[in-house]
Amino acid sequence: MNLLQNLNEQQLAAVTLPNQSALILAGAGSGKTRVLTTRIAWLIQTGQLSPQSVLAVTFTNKAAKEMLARLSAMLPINTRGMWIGTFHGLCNRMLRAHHREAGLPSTFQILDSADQLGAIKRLLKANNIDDERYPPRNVQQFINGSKEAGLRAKDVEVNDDFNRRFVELYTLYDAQCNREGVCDFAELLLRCHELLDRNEILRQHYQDRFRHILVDEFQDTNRLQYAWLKQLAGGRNAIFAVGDDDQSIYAFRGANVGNMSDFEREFRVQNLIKLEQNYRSVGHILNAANALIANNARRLGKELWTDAGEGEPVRIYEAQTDGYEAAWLVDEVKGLIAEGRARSEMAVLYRSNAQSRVIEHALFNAGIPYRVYGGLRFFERAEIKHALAYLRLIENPADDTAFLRVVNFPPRGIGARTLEQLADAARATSASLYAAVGGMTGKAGANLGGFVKLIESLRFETVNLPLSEIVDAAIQRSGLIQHYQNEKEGQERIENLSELVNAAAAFVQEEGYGADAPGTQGEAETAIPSPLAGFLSHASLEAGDNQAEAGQDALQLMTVHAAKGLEFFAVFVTGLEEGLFPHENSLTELDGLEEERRLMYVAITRARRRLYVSLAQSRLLHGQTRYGLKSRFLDELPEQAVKWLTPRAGAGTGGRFGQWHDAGVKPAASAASPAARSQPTHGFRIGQSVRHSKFGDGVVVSLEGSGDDARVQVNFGVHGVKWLLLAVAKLVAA
DNA sequence: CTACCAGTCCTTTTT
DNA sequence: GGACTGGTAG
Repeated sequence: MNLLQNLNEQQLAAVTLPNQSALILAGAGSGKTRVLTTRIAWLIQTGQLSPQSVLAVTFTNKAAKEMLARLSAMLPINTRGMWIGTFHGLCNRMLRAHHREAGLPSTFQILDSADQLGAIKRLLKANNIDDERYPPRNVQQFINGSKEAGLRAKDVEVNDDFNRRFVELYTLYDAQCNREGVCDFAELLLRCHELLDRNEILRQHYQDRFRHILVDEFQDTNRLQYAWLKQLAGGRNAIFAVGDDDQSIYAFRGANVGNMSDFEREFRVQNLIKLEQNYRSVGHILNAANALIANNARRLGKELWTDAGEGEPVRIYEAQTDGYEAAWLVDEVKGLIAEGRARSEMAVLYRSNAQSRVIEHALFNAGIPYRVYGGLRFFERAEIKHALAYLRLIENPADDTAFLRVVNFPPRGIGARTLEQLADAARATSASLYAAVGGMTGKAGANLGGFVKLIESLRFETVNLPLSEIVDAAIQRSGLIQHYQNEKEGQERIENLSELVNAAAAFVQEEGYGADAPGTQGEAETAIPSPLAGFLSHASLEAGDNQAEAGQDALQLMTVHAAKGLEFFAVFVTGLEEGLFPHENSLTELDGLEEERRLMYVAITRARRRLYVSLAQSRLLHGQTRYGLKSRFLDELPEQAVKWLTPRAGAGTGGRFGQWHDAGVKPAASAASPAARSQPTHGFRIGQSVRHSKFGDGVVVSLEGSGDDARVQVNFGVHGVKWLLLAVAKLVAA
């Protein structure tokens, strides 16, 4: 089989580059994953590299799996044992293999974000910290932010007392984690980096081994991840980085696009290849995307093109309310379905999750099946986390987070008072809660003792059982199943728990436990964790799909963030209003507006053939009606590429209401009626578009007074919200 | 220990 | 609007 068949010139060049560092600027829909996997396959097939010498890193498990699957299809090799995975997954693997050198117990557990937050709340309480002044979420952000910058508490700069407290909390938090034998996500990376930093033998070993390092979605790497990559490259191995600065939408969680230019400079990258031919969208859609993103100042520069023809223009629709917007959307979806399009080929995108409600309501009433992405994932469900907590205590009794989660669940007469005493006892001897149980007396002590006995017996009696039977024993003997049987809504939870048993069985199968171990040498491969330990890592690192169950052909609803990497025949981008998209909070952030624009760029480039963009003049937000201006992003789309389905916003003559084009399109019954909100006063009414000589276009937000005192409050978007005296201000209807 | 109510907050999110 | 938290009553 010829790997290089059907690659375009740039793709071919990227795949067959010499073994040197390279930066591949891969535009949306330009065949990025294909290039990445073909590159690996080509290096191996041509004998330049053995599978063991490859390190390929992604952000999501989904991307890693896809890469492995494609690679297996291209080459007759066993990909098991290859170092292809997520940053966190690979770091976990290294830390498990070298836990002693990393200062971790062999049974260390991984805290997910929710666990981490719980641990921080516990820490604040134990130290009598005012959680109003130091909100747990902020502490969490501070700690993670510091770790992702590669800083331990001692390395963080202290400016003032407030900041000093955060640093103290960071120190205490790390101490707590060490005591309990747990690592949060950022800790996996930082620990691994420190391990390689301090241990020259290990560093040399891995540098000798990984002759070629490939990174997906490089624009999303944070500073620590880049530092880790540099460490493994060690000034001699090549890094093949693929990314798109225009699709960097995760700066808010630490991604540093600057890594791209740093990489270019620090690795003296000779090979910069741009993949600009797009195989996904028609011309008008790409023209819209190109024109929009051209408004960003800091770009590496790239322009998408296609030979697929112009296609249909981007359709823009302005509705009076969010209810009407949803009603129109339902109509269009119905039309597409009538044309024979599958519902799953269409997506509705929005900036924030709250926007889905109105749309779901309209879809539900219209009887259109839909699926919302972004809910709770399998391993995040409460009953699953409870079951996992029992399993974690079997592995690591010092895990206080797990202990507290289930010590009284199902209820066994252990209340808050008892637990406070236990916490005091544990603190006095700096022991774990589990270990401190022995010192407790009376009825409370007996109840606690019963719990410990339960865990102990689970541990000893399941020691040689297959994983799925261990899980089954845990959910049975803990009383979880029985507890949910007595609960009204418990049936689904019981189903999920038995699904966990299945997941355990599937995990053993997929990971090949019991079968021959991966036949490669090297420290990391010899240290295979127990199935239970492996499963617990798996549960923390891969929380499962965050989507409703598949099956039915359903319309896809999701945030723009969640849509990254996906594509659809038709895409609806909704809520194009100032304050919403771009989001108002982004305007105060450094580079915030540009990130919002990149987000819009991502949204546009999801569409293959048809793209709809919509906005509503008013929308119910946080329980009250808000009147937004049309998003500036609409003005940035080129005239030739778009087609307004309604009179162009802001360009109409004499008011925007009255001659509406959506007769026949009615919002769902519960949506706010436009007639109910505006009371004409002085010719102005709430929701009306107006123009001011100095502030430009705006929308009337509220009215006050009468006669000479009459004032209107107008939202001028970028110029802010202003009160204007009608007798003085030169305000005209726009 | 559970049940209920009032008060608060509210962008995006993978690992 | 609604999800979540903290407090109090039963």
